[in-house]
Amino acid sequence: MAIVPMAKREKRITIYDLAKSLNIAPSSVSKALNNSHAISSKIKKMVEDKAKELNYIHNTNAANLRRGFSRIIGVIVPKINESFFANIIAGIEKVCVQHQHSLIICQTEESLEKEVNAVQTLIRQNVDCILISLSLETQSTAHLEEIKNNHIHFIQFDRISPAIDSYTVVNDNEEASYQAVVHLAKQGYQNIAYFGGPAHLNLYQERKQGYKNALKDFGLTFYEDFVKDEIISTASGKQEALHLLQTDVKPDAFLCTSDYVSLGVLEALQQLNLSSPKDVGIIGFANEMFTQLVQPSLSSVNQFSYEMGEQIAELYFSEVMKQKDNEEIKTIKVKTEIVQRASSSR
Amino acid sequence: MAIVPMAKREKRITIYDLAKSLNIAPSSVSKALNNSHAISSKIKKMVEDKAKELNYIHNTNAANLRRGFSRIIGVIVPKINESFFANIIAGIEKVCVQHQHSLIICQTEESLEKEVNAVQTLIRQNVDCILISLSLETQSTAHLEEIKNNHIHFIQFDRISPAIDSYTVVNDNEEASYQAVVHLAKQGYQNIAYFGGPAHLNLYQERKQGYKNALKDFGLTFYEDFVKDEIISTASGKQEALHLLQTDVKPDAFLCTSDYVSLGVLEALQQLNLSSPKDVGIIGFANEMFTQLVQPSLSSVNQFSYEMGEQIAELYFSEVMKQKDNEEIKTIKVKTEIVQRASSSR
DNA sequence: CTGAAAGCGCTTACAG
DNA sequence: CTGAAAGCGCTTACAG
Repeated sequence: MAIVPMAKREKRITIYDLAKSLNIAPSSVSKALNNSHAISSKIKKMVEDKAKELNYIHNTNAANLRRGFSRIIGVIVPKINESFFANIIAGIEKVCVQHQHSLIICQTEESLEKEVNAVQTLIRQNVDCILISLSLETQSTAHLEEIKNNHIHFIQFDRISPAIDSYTVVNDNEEASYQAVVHLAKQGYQNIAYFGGPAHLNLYQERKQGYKNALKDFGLTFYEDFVKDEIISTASGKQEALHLLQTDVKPDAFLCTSDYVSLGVLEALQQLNLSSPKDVGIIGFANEMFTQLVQPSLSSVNQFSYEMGEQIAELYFSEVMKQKDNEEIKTIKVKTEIVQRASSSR
Repeated sequence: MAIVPMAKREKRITIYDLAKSLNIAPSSVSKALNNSHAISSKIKKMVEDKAKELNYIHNTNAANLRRGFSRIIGVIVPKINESFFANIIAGIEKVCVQHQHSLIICQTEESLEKEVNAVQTLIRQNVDCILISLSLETQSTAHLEEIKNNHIHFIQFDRISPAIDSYTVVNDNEEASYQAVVHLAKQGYQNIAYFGGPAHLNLYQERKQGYKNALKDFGLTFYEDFVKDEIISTASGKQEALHLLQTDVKPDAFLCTSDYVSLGVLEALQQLNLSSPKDVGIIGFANEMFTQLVQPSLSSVNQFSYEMGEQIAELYFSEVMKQKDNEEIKTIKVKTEIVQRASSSR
């Protein structure tokens, strides 16, 4: 789409205007406004008063250009309106405001192409740091290298690529998944299926690994057929559950890596006149609002998304922003919690 | 909180570097990169190739400063992680990307103070336009005047103040509310209560008005006690419903201006051993995901939040951005739709 | 079509 | 402590 030209905005009051009306140098005005110690409190006061009087507003853009950094942080997520990501963004925003930073938000809608564009945009905007959770499509990391080449900090979260060195903030997915299986086993479920996402994503590999480890540790049978890697929607969850529940050896429980998938499994049960938790146990991931409202209520792994957002931003301000070169790679694991509800309680 | 100083980023390739390595003038490089017609295609090609070779990335910041506009749009919402707003932001983002604009997002958490700060931040960031939905606290508009004073466009949406002239994008709240009552009446409900939000907000005044008009038009009794203006949470919805349902003259239906409030009403019914839709009808606003999942499923007014986001952004690009002075004030009404579910079907 | 020069609004060495 | 000057990386009249 063509970029439409725009009328230039009317000019605002600048530090030159303040300087002129006070008969001092623009550089003194700048120092006064920046609370420099190399300026008398008398001038400071004068400038502040005049700034208020003339309704002066600082032009961050100009300052950024001169300073070489922007106090803007870019965030790239697959979907802004998925509650997991919306919560993360809200948490990030809260912490950024405390540090007087602004947030530019991009969504990839699970498309690599849009992700690459988003990275470009943010580099052009001179952001100081990029916080990114990869799209489902993303398997290459050239665009992430590009961030590094431009000397912009970046932190990966949730959906990360281990193929590129960076700070990361994630849940302990393997452990979370392990504990979910432990929970199901303790409730007496024996034949546990796993519905996960694309296996090229670290996140899902780890969850699958935790699932497998728990099966082994608890002496439960591992059925190759019970493990599905591309189940990420309610519809596919339902479809696959319908399929599995009508085979000879059927699962009596489902570990789903998304609450939406759990919902699909529940729909399948209803269609087959099976009941949860009696016939089939279900546990999902994310602790979405709706999990406590459906009948039966759905157990879930709480990922503490809002807190994850806060921790991502805090990691930036406490560590990433402060250092210069040779970054020592760090990973933060955000705790998870099994939220036991009706669907896995028998 | 103190702002921590930051190391200057290593320098990137600039148009001067490109110019030098090609032995042409920087201004020619600029024109080539901007696809100006005042430049030969030969130079254009040379520059493009060299830019790719040296990994040149345009510095939007510098260009903005010179051009006087930023192609950045600021969005201010009460809460990023409320699905209504998250959807709106997602819709806005989608359209902005199409027009090569970026989005800076601020949340007010329903606080006027944070809203004022957000406006300041966005003005300083040189955004071209501010899209804002007011906090519950906001009753003054001095900070909105400030936007105008700085010659920045702005559009109010959903929670707007009519006290200040601006473009607005809203649902037809009066009509939506009217239709919700019509729907309840047609289902045979006679004593309809209204649970709304703070009466200083336009939005809620209109919804209340639509409610009243419909009662009158359908010859239903208006009970002063059935109208409540500060019910905006599940908890308060439950509490107030418990109260009303235990008085002498009780409502047999509730029009709630939020699905969360509907949920509270439902909880009250369960506690009182009443059932919906048999004993009491319920309809809410926003068509939240969970409304179709609870038992009974909850009727709701679909506000088409994602589409609202798209329309807000499109209004900016098609109208607001293009004109210069004397804005002729325009309001866009986004359609709504009654989504009938179990809670109001008898 | 090409280029030299000025300027967007700041900040920051540097000199006094 | 104050100020003159340069410069951040672009774009845009203007001249040729």
